[in-house]
Amino acid sequence: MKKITMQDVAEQAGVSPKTVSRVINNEPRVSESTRKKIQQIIDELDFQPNKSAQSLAADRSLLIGLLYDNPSSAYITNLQAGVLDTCYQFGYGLVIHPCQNDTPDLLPKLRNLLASSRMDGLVLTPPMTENQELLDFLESTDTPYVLISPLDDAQTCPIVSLDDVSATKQSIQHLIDFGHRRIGFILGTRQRSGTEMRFLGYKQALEENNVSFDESLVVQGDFTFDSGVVAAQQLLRHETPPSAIFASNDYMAAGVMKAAAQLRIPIPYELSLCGFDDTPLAMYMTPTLTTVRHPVEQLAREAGELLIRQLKKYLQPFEPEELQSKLIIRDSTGPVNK
Amino acid sequence: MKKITMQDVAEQAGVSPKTVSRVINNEPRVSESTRKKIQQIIDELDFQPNKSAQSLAADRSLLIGLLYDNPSSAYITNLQAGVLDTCYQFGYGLVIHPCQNDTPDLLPKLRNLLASSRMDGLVLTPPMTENQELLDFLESTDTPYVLISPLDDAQTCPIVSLDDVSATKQSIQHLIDFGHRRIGFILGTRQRSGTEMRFLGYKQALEENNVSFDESLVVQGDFTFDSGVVAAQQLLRHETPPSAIFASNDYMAAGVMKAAAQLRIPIPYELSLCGFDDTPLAMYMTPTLTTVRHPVEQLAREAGELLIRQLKKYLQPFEPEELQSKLIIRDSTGPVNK
DNA sequence: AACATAAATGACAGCGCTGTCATTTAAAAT
DNA sequence: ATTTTAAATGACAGCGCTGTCATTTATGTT
Repeated sequence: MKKITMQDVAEQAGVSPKTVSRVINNEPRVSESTRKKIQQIIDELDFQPNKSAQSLAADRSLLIGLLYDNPSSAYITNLQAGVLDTCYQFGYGLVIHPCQNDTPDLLPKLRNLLASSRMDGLVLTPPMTENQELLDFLESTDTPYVLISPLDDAQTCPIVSLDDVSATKQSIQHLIDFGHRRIGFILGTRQRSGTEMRFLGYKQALEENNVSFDESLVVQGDFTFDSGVVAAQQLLRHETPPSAIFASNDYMAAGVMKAAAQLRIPIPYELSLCGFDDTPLAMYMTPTLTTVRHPVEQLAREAGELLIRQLKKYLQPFEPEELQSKLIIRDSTGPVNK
Repeated sequence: MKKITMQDVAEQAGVSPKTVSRVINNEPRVSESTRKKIQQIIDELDFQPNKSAQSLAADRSLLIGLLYDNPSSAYITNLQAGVLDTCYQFGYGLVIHPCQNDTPDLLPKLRNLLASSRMDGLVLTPPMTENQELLDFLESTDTPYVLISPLDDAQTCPIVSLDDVSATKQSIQHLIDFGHRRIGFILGTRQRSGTEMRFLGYKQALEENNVSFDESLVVQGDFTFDSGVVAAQQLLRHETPPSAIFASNDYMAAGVMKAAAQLRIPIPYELSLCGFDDTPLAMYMTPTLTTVRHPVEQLAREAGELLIRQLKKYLQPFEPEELQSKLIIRDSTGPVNK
């Protein structure tokens, strides 16, 4: 089974290889009739252009990179699935790159990766999206990139976002609708824009419902299970403890659940609990966790498309559509017990 | 910043490009002295050979593929990390390919991927490792592959394995040591070799400890949370219910936990529970789950190395070392209550 | 009908490597 | 010292595409 080259297609079509190339790459200046004819032959022969030859000749790798540093593997696989989908669609390859945002050798390693894989562009996810040093490096090397990140109006580079503020507001509203007025809030790591957005959503929801804000109901966490346990203990030993807790992610919510179990506080009867992110975990906990689900895969797909359309010539630029997170109501929230 | 080519290195070293190529590819027939000299210049200039040119000239993509179809994203990310590690080490790229083993278009899609990415070899994970049609296809297209799969002596192709039998035996022994004699067993999906291995380990452990095997304590699950719930309900409503349950994976164990909670059976006081796989979940459940941890990343690293050493010339073949799974004892198991 | 202008296509070189095979150099054998 | 044999290196073409620029063909203009 000999492999088919552009030459073969060209001969079949009675045109020059260059014209076939034009069709493959969606270039203009090809008459509709020849385009159609060539396309047909391509389909017939099931011709797939040789990626290595394309890269070499055009000096583009046809590869994009995906950088992540996230403890949640479910998030990562969704991310990958989305970007992969776009890559497939546009004939790009994906280079995945798990990394650790806070290690000093992140940049050297990335530089190395960039040099050896020659990726045409990058998709970045939090917390790399807020690593200014990294972004500066990419700018300085003229590496196109897009961010996947919570909504942040200050951003000037290409980005796809979710609105954490309104997602959190929805959750808090849900609790308020159940009659809760004292709602504990467990913060995530500071300096992550998501953390601030969620906190903002919390405050706004309280305000809109004329529930007074009580600073003693806000405790610091760091997105880990253990920090959730500690935070919950602090909240639940409050002299007038909250009847509901919102944790800024599911891991911390799981921690709250553990702390509540230890203190023999049944959920949702004496305590309602909201998580954030809809980790698979949320379905497997007892009780199942009310949380917020993000359209991660869809978001990643858009990010990929935004990037690739930027890279590839002869393509319309891409106008991503706004995506919404969604409150998933399960068994960990219920009416206030009073 | 002009990019450095082999030509540059060759000139600096006063040799022909071909000789530099020899050094890069570890070919024999280069004198030690020139090899050293060229290597030094390569390091100095930080020369990275152009992958596309290498692929094109040598007609090898320098890419390997990783196929998986697994609900556990933690497993997947570990897998990726391991293979990626090896790839990096040997200058290969990784093409990840999530797929669904039971859909009819698996093969067409794979054929397509193979045609467009021209991967030099594949790493397969369960359940694809048992998809004979797929394996036959790979054989017929001369695509090298290695399997990551539970130990199965019948296997003739390159494979890296874990011993599920002895891992399960360890778990059951742990329960027996706690005084448990009636131990429920929840099977995974049949026709997965892992399922049979685990079941075998269970039976062997019982036998070695002179505990009689009671078929009514064995129920069928399918690796899902829900099937775990159902299986547990069945076991716990047994006229003489087990004092301990081994679930063939963590998701089903989580299901058992839910069923136990519903029936107000406290774990581990009235029921001990063992999972399998050490999903992150296991740490986040209340109580934390005793389970078996597999060296997935290490295993994947070995699989990658086994494959790449097969592909690349001038490399020693690779003798993978035996890796062991490990029982992780947490809070869900305890002494029998009697 | 003759010319200007634009659209469509093709010729050709070359991207940066590696395979093949010829050539040079060193080591071994006489 | 000379020949034989092996080891080290180089010359060169070409992998399958795309960029550049020249050329042909169609379209519009006076």
